[in-house]
Amino acid sequence: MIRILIAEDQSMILGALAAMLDMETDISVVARATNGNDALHLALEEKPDVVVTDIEMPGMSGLEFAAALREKQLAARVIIVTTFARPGYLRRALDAGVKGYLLKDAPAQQLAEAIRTIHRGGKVIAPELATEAWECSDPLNDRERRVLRLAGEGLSSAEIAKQLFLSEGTVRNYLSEAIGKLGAGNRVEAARIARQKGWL
Amino acid sequence: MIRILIAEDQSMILGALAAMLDMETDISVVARATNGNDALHLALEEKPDVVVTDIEMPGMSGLEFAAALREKQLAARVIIVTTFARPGYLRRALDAGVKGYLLKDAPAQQLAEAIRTIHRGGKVIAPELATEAWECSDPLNDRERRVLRLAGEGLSSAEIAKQLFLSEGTVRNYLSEAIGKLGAGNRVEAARIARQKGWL
DNA sequence: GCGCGCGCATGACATTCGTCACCATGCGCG
DNA sequence: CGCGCATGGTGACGAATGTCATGCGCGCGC
Repeated sequence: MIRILIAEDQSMILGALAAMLDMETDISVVARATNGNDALHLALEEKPDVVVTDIEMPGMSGLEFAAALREKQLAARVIIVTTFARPGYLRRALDAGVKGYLLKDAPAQQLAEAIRTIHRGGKVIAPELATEAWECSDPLNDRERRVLRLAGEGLSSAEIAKQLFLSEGTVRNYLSEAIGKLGAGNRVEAARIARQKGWL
Repeated sequence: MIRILIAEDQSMILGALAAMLDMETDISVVARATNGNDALHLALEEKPDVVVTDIEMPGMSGLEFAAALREKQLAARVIIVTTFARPGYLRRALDAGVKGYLLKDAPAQQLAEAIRTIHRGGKVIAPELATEAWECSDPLNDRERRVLRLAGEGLSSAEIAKQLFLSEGTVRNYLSEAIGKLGAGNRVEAARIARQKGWL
């Protein structure tokens, strides 16, 4: 019997996933949490074999949770289940020692399969991401990132300059670089691309 | 036995919700779809008593799906289950004759309850939204909405004009109106505001 | 010291955006 | 019919944006 913990911030999804996995005869949901902090405490108490966690949760994110588990020397193996097909997320997940990364777009049955595979010591990476994670890494440096983030919110160059204590011309230069690097046509498209890749 | 159809674009969530609801003795999941179009066809075939649908799905959204059901004179009662606590969504849902609006943040058990309530002819609205839905209503008309949606993706006025078969000047006019109505400083901020309110 | 790269700034220029006043068409309605 | 009203368009103008070439200081390696 594989003992698992589930962490997912949306209660309804948490409940549904737990119900689905509990139907498997070889899997038992021993703990559930709606944020990373609770999840960490429960993991320390229950010592689950496998941990299934979302990434975007209030407080401690799934990635931080995974890192914390590793730091505490817990044997639990981690599967990330998330909406976001962002190479940046996958890269950070793997760095945190995560053994599985699935998308919520994947068929439901795959989750149980993945849990078994990982319990046996295997790895499961969403095929959509397996290849592209390493080939195209984040081309932005962090001044470009900062500027682009604000531009994506709709701030003007002047407002961005004021917030970051730069001149307006510099802001425009950085945006221009970012737009070039991302192959975008303007600042908004650039922000969209970067966000979608998980680079913001 | 309550016969239900579930529409939800993330397969894993769809599977999990279906598994959970099928465990209820008085509920039977007779159809599932990952987009509004499939859902509509299945609804016409299966004539479910209750339809559970997400809002944000590729192709036909849950709101459009609900409107289409009403238009086809189907007796099915609709429950929206979504991540987004946006007043605009709720308002449009109610306009489409939807009987329930739940958040994925709500406890899982509430979904089955809501299905029963609605099957009996009742209504269920997420309490977080019940009050605020009516106070600030959507000031946009739908040409402004269409234009703003594309502008938020980073398209230029010229590209938007081409897509919508309008002149560039007209596009700029519509954007200008939208920016004014929303109190924004530019198109990007306007798109952000509208999106966050659920008006896009 | 010298050159070099890097972070930041400036100035100039063409393009795009935001605004406004105004025109044309079409449709419902008294 | 004439009228208002909604829908698209035009043209013009200033402001914001995107792009480049260039300058200037500062740390770092040699």
